[in-house]
Amino acid sequence: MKSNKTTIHDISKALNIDSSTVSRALNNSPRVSEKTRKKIRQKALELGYQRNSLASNLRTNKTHTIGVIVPRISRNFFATVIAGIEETAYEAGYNVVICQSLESLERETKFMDTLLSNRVDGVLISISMETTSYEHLLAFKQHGGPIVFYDRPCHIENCTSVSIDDFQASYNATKHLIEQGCKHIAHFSGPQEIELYKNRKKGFITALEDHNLLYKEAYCFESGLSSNDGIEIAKKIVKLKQIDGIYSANDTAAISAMQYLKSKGIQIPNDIAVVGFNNDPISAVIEPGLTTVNQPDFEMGNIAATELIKQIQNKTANSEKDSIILSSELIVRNSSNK
Amino acid sequence: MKSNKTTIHDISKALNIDSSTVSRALNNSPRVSEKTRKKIRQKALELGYQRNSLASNLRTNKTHTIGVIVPRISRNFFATVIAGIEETAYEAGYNVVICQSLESLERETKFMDTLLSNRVDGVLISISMETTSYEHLLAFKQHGGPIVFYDRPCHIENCTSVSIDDFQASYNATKHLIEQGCKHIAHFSGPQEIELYKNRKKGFITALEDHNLLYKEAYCFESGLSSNDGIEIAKKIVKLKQIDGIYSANDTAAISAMQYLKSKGIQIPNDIAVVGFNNDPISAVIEPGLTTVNQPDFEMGNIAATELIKQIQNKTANSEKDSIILSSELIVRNSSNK
DNA sequence: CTGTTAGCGCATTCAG
DNA sequence: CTGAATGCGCTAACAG
Repeated sequence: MKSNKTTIHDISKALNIDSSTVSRALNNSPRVSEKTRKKIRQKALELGYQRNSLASNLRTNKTHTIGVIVPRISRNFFATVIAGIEETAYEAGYNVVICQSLESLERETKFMDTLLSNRVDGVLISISMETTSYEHLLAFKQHGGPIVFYDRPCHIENCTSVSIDDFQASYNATKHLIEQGCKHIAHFSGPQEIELYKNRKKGFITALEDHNLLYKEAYCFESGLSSNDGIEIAKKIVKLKQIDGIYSANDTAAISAMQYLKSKGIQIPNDIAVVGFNNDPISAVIEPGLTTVNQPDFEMGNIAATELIKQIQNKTANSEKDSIILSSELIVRNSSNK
Repeated sequence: MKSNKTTIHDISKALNIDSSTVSRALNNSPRVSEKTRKKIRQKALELGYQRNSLASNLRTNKTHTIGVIVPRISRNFFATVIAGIEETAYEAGYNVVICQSLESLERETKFMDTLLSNRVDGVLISISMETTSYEHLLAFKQHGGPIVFYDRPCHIENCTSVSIDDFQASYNATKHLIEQGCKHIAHFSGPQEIELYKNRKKGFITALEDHNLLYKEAYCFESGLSSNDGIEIAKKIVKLKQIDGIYSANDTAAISAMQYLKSKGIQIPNDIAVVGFNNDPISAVIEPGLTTVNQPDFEMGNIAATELIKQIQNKTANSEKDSIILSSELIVRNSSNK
């Protein structure tokens, strides 16, 4: 029940070997003979020694830990990104601590603060929807270590953002609908405070223009990410008469919209083509044949973590690249629609 | 770009006040005058002081951090439990670090080890499917701190488990089907190495017996938790002719089973009643009318965290209760089936 | 290859 | 109420 308290000194005394040698042995320093190393490891095991990382980290001023701030782990996209982050961090010998901002700037700030005071080596963050000022980030950058943004880019000096080419993905999705013959396409859009949704909207509009189609404000539905937001959209969209296509750039709201429609027994007519952003198993269930824009989620985690670790290890601490842009894949399935 | 390095000594020098007083002031010790406290806090802000938690934790041998080991954060049930854990931890002033075992004993062991060496104050864990030996847990318990199990109980001396009364929940679900007039009920079951699935099966069988119905092995499908497992079940279940009810105790596999059936255009006949364990939005989408057994997920997180924190703070470190059992709610909706 | 010495940043005795 | 002294456990010079 008592705390362990077996320290390197205990095993130092037991063996009549200096504690510094013990430390070296336990860290596999080449500067200790194989024989004494073995003796030491043996004794350590015997005494149930457990390294105190706090002390070690304090001394070396490194923690081999990276902090991850994520809006919400329950969103499938983020859960998968985190899986990707963990994979590469684990391989590189880094621990990962995950913090959920729940889209709150207050929580985000608090977490950055405790990450800083816990001396994590760097931070991966997808900023919250409320985040418009960046002091907490700058503070970490200045006193802490590198920051890499993922999914939601943020333009801070010497920080790189890993994100998806949302403009292009949106453009392609819209183009696909147009090529299917759609002329009146409704658009599910997300909160325009988030750059990514802005870019998706631009891609949509540009594709229309490039194909000489009119963009109509009335066909564009901006909403938040909650399920209620989706339901509101659903109510509006069923009233539109002329549409022959739907392009959803707001996966979360779209899902609850479809959920709502389904619960009311309303089906999207077969002659309406639908393309949706999608990394969620739910939409695959609702419409197995749906054409989707698949985001490189796991890969994004890998890449963001790799970049951060590179910056941690290059003492320069200056990011070479301002941003890394990934592209999404448009997956055309045997749609149950057109 | 340089590390911060503002320490209590820096502000001590700047103010000509001893560092011990600075430390006290920053920790809101009552033993320092309001006046000097203010001066110190002011200076701290001015110099951009950031407490070094590593040093502080090393000194006090407490980290105010609890480790959470979870099989997989992307499973909705666990994501919600974690949300519950975070809520109460946050309120009690504890940080949370989340580790995914991915159902691997090796990973679980490694995480317990780093949690131990990072001196977290306690651990909340849902053991992996592979976990049959408990040395890594006992080691933490002995040298580290209290452990509380959630969802997947584990009987280790002086550890409490927070879990759901799966037997009763299963019993009620089955009873509900029987009361609807079902006589031939198929059963989706999970891996019997996990105690919880064993209990669910027992509940199912006992309910049948209590109502003088025969339990048939051929109607019981045990499977793992992967989506392939679900698909295998789906293939088998469509071949059964006589069934008039389905009770699914394995939500994950059941979801992919339904997904698979749906993609093949196969519908579960309307005269078959279905009850499923459910904390997943997907099943709500597939069958909005489904009668479900709803597990107290968020609440479980609250309760487990509360219990752990209590044990951390009671130096006794002996758990009073061996287990805390929560009950699930059977939610009967206007089923599209019976 | 090993020992000596010193100190990371902080909190806590114990004196005043 | 404040200051002086000590050490948490470990690592990193620097000598030998």
